Amino acid sequence: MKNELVIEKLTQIADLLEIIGESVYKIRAYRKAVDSLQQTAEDIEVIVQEERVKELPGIGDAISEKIKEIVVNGNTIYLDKLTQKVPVQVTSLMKIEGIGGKTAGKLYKELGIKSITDLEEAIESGLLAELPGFTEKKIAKITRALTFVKSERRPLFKVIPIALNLKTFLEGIDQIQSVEIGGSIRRRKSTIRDIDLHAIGKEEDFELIMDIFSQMDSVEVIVVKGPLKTTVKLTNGINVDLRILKEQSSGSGLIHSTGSRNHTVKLRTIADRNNLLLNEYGLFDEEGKTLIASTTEEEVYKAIGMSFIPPDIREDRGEIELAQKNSLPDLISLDDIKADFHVHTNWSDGKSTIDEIAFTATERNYEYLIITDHFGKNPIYNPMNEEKIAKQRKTIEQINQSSSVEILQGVECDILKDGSLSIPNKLLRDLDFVIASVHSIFNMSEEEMTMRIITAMDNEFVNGIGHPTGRQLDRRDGYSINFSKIIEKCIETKTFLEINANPNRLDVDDNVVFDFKNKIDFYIGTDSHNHQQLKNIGYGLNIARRAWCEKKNILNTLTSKELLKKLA
DNA sequence: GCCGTTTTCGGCCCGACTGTTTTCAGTCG
Repeated sequence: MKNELVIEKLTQIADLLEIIGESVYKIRAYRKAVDSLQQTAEDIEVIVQEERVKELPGIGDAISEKIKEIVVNGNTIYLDKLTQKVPVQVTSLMKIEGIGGKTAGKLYKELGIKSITDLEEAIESGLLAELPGFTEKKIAKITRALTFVKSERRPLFKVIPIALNLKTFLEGIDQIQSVEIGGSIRRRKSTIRDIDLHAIGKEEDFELIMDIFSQMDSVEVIVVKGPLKTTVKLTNGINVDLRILKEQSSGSGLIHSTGSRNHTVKLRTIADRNNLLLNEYGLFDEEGKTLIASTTEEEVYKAIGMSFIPPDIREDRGEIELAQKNSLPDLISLDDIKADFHVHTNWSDGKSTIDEIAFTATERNYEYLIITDHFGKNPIYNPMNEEKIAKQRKTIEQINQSSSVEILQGVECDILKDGSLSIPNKLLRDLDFVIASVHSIFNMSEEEMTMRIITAMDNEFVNGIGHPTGRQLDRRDGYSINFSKIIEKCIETKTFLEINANPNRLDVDDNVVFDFKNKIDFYIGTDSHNHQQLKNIGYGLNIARRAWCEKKNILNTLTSKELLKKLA
């Protein structure tokens, strides 16, 4: 898929326009187009072929033509023309905190600085200090920023404990009444760039609170510091924003802190259209004098004419328009989940017995559970074989006689290089649920990998594709596959895609589920290797909720009878 | 450059912090 290429080129255009000093609205339009593409799991080539590019929000005549050009030629003449004025390399300067388009443009125009290395040399040689406006203080700020490693996205599960620690620390400060975690953590994105905290206190204490916050042991450097908003970089490299507001602004402030940016921008636009002013302090009349709503989020949403929007879906993907019509989707919740579809036991590489897993499933109020131990040749998985499958079946039958949770016997087999499976068909016939996954040989082209998975789906016994992209959030990107083609095959062969709830996988991504949930069915599997990991189902639910899934979109909400009927 | 519950033309969210050009531009979220 060429989606990444298109995103890269449009971002370069936006950056260059900023450096050149073009209209901020034109720049914004390109950035919006990039946002839109990033929220799409569909193959941009397919979208181009089917002439649906302009259906993407924020993409009109001009940008759609450039997208077509990039898809066909790998580049667009418009970008070439821009790079004649400013080399594309100059955009790398904008990756430094505190340097935007204007500064980058000045550095290039006045001193010919094109790269971070050039900039370091110009500081070293004293050349930069000769440039008007670049005082000692400003250069010191840039120098400091150069030592920052720009914070990278990290898996949600790794950031949550850090955020909770900060929350606990701040709640321990007498002058703070309450603390909420906002931002992308509250929206439950799979990966997180920085931590947004929102505290409530009394105005006279704001400065003291910020002093305490910015002097925490875990702070590496203070990025910005004011009485209302402070940003610090922790020693572990994560940026933390703290916003303090008075109690009166709790709701409007939390909406602001939670975002997403595009969501809040749309809310403010709607308020403005109704001659109201919305900011983090509240919803006001046009002059900003009379306060209309601010204490709770519900109150603010209601006052601008819509129902409450759950944080998980605040991405400006149409949720605001539905909230205005009071017709938001009834998002799936934990109570709807009747089973886990992907669980390993000590029959293969899991650590828990089937009994232990069954007991934990009972505690979770599940009705049933699908055991899917590995079958294959790789000894690392302590894989099942024909004999073990038969024995395990007997064990399951015994447990089912006394357990309140019904156990189904499934399997997770390998999709081999040629798309065949690591288990003979004669064994698949008697299993309740067959997951096929890629576990080896990742370095294939997108076409080859797509074909490999499609071939596996042609096997009539395969029910689901496990962790479809193979991504591990803290280790490797997934292999590229063409989702448009995979989905077509899913429809043809009635195969389901997995939402792998292992918090380091979260595979497939919520964009995939969002785009295709009405075409195929998805199931959530924790891929648990011990009974404690059954609780990871919550991470899978995050994906489903962010993708606007209702009960009907997720197979785990079916009873075992309904599921087996569907499989038959 | 995009878009339409006043508009196919004229708008485009709002505010905090920084450093400096002492009234504001640049950057960021």
